[in-house]
Amino acid sequence: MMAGVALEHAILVSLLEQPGSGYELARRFDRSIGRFWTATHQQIYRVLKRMEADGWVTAEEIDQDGRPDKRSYSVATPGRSVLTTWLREPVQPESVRHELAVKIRGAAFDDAAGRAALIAEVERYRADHETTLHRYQTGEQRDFPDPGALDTGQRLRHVVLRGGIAYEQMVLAWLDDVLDTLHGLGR
Amino acid sequence: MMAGVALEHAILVSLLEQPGSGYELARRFDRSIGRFWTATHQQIYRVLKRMEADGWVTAEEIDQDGRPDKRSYSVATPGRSVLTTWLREPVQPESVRHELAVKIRGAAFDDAAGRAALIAEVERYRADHETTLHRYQTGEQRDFPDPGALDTGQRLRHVVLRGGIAYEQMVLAWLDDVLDTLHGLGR
DNA sequence: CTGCGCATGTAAACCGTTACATGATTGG
DNA sequence: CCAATCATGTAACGGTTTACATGCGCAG
Repeated sequence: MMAGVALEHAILVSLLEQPGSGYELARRFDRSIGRFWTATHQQIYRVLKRMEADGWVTAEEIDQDGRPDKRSYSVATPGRSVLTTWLREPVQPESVRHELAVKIRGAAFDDAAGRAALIAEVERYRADHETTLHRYQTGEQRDFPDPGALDTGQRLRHVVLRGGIAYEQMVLAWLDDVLDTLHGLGR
Repeated sequence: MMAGVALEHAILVSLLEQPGSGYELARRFDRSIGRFWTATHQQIYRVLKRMEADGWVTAEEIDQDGRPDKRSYSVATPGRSVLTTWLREPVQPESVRHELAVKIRGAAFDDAAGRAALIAEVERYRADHETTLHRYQTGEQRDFPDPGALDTGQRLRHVVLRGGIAYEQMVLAWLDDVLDTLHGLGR
């Protein structure tokens, strides 16, 4: 039990870094946190309610003029305990799902037209990852301009971002290898 | 719809590469295919039944002496159509879940003892990935000893394996960066 | 006056994990 | 004789995804 239950922990970390509403969390999951954890707003609202009921977070109603009211959540003491307990548990092996790898192996059972379509798709996919890499690199220059003068939280966020950059660079190099291989099949 | 429905496609590719029983598929998902798609035997049996009911695969009862009978599945024509249709659809962006990255950012909210526990955990995790890399490299030498003389299917399986190797190498380099960063916090 | 961003939800369908269950054969 | 491997399943639970729903304010 408590195996797949990890969105809670990602939310706790995000709220400790900065309190915020469900909507704000959903936007963070689309951006920064979404680099290593994805979640939709429906999931987030549901989990926030449960976490509030369990006393892990507290909500503060905030009236906004010109905008709908919102509920800003902060981590309460029990939530912090839950997080530190979880931090000391073993990391579960990642369960991988690489759709593109399945399609590449599947290309052995498709014809030349199918392989041409796959090449086009790999090129589009590659362009997406190039955009992501540039976004990460821009963010790195903006958020960590002076790597020598960072506090603990910044250093940890920076090393996670470097992981994202290394991942995207690896993916781009591999996709070039894939494209070479797919082109080489025609010859 | 038909978005998360992809275990079917991984099974179709695996059965086209080699027909086999549910049990055999489960073992492949623990090994070769499991590099980019994970599935348990329960999932596989459930999906195979549905695929057989839908006419995507056909089953052949095989009596074995000294072993339980088994049902060997092969891909039928409709299954092959389903696969080629899917192959030409856009690749969905991967939904990422990196528990370790969440824990690293969470370490900013834990004490020195918690960070020491995280370092130990990262080292254990690193050892696992090193084992995986060596397994991939051994498999590469066994299955692709002469990269100049490969057929289409082998070349495609090889480029997917090279992706796995590149991923593991990237992870190991990043984990070294993580360990340096975590050790640097104490100073 | 239309579309976008802010803000929060419900409902249904589906997927994935864990636990439990059965039974045969082979090797140590 | 005990453990491991082969072989196939059921049931329950929980997590994820998709579709649907509401309503305000602002900018073009």
